[in-house]
Amino acid sequence: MKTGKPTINDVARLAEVSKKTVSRVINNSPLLSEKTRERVQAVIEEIGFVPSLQARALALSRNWIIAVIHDNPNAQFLVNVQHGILQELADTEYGLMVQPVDRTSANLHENIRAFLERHRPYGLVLLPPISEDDGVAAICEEFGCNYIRMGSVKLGPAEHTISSNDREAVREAVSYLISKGHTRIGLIEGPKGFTSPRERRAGFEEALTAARLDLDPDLVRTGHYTFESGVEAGQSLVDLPQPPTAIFASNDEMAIGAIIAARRSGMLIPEDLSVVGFDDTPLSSHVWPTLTTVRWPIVDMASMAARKLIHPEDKQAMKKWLLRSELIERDSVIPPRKF
Amino acid sequence: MKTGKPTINDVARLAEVSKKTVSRVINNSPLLSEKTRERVQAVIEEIGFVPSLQARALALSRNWIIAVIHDNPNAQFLVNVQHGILQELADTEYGLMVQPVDRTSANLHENIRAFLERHRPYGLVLLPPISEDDGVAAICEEFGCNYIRMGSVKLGPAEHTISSNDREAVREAVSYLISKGHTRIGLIEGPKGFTSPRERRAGFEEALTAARLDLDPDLVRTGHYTFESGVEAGQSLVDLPQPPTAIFASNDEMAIGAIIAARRSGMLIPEDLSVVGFDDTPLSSHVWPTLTTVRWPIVDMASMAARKLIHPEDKQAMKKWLLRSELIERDSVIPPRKF
DNA sequence: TTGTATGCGTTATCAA
DNA sequence: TTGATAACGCATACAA
Repeated sequence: MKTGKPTINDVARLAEVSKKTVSRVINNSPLLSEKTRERVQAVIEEIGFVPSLQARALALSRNWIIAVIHDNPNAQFLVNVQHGILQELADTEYGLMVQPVDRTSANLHENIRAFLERHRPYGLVLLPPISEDDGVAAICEEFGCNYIRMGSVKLGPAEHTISSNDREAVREAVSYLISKGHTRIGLIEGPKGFTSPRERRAGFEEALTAARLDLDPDLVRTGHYTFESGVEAGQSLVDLPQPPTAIFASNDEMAIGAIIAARRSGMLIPEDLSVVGFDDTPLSSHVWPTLTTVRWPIVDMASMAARKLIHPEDKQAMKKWLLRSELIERDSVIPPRKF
Repeated sequence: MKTGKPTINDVARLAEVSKKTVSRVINNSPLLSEKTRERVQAVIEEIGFVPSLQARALALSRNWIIAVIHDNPNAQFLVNVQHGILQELADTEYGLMVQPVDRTSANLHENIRAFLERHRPYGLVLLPPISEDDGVAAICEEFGCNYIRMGSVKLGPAEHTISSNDREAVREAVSYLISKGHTRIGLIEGPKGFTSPRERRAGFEEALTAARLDLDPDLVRTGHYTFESGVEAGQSLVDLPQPPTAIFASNDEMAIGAIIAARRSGMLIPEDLSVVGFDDTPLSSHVWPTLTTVRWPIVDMASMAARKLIHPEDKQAMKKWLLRSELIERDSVIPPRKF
């Protein structure tokens, strides 16, 4: 089972120092004479010594692993998060683990606890909606495992949070619809009980209020962030005796579902119905007409999360907890016909 | 740094045996009296002993990790693979790592080598196109790291391969188009130099040959498995003086791109143009009309890959290397107008 | 069938 | 500023 690779003992012998001194060198300890450090460093490079992560893991009871914990079925979202984290992890020794969990399970906390005990990751990136669970954050604290909660609102102290400004972004998007002349605007919101749908709805209402428009409860539908639920909600809205002239959907999938439903009912998009989504998934520029939407900076959020986990000394990064979403204007919004 | 958790020593002391005996129990060694095993097992359960993966990793120089190595930008594909592997890993101690690589990099092999040295995963799942690189497989052999190559054709011996029957599946799909009366069938193939596009093209040609139809080179376009390339290729096909009455695209994204292009040119789908894709991504049932396509059993393939990695004693699984694709009939295919 | 002694490659303690 | 020695928690060779 010997790997044949040089170990800290080889370095110590060749540099004629103790292994503890070598350990100090590879850990950048300040208690070290420059001369010794240089001699040891020279040997390290000469024989190509690389510290064993397994041995360090045993000694420190913590692995060189960043883990993503999630209960989120959206493929593009997940891959974007992974991509963002991996960008930051490139050229480091850290690796990325992915651990899905079931938020509806009675064993949720127990399962996360078991994962932490088993793999002892260096840090955790908690994705919504799991990130909104204070119990999970408490478990991380208990284990002394670093963690970042990702969400649409500030979840706990800045050093443990990375967030987008969903409410404000949606307010701008809906204000944009209003500025185009729309006054009957439908809302397809996300599932109840989660933060991001609530924030996005709040932004929707704020935009109406700012324009002195009333929220018509008949124009609000609840979906599950899925294409199918978007179709259903959209169908229900366009079937109204007096359908809306525009719809804001809480994510792109539902927006595209609504477009399909409207078209099935013989409507032209955007002539008969303007639609705005949220996310800016690749899909949104692939549909026809291309979808006006809010760009959710999820890749950057994930990068920033990883940066905070592995560079706690970067005080500037530790303080930053907000990345802004912005409206992307494409072809799915025009003024209403009667305007 | 003590974790406070019970260790193998605690078990040994309480059960009044040596730690080696405990080690035998947790490793299911046959050299053990039933009485001893039961007594030790009882203590293990009583004090809730869980072996430390870090300590085992150091002793065995191998981690309880299955890693996916890939250079594949497709989100749905990646998440499906991860999902399949995680299905098999659930209720085991194994975790999942994800490691993207750059197949065009001169350091590709060096990078994979570094990853193996660092994290010492128990097994690797190699995704196409990386899986087609014999050098990568050789590196795995060299490190004694188990691996499965996933692809559209048998890559090496059965115990290291899991494959789909792309060629046969495409042959059936195109034969289906022919059976509907289509004789001018366009092909949007995937990028040159990879196996899956080549196999799918071979299936296309076999179907034509079987029906005594000639392959018209003017009806063949090459894309990059992206939506945009599908739009471009589709546009180029429908702009022909005598456009095809049907198109087979080597994946769903390009198929949907072709549909968009055709519609932009005023064609009705499927009335003026039938389209068949490949993959059966969720997207394919979300577009309008819903897309007739070939279901690629990627989740099952990934599950099977993980099973082979962590259950080498399952001889039946080790022998199985083929999972079949099947045609999913939806709404994007009808007979041609003139038929 | 069981135990002893040692190895795996690092970090931590505490003394020098 | 350095080093000897002991963890860390398990597995293995070899002996009994």
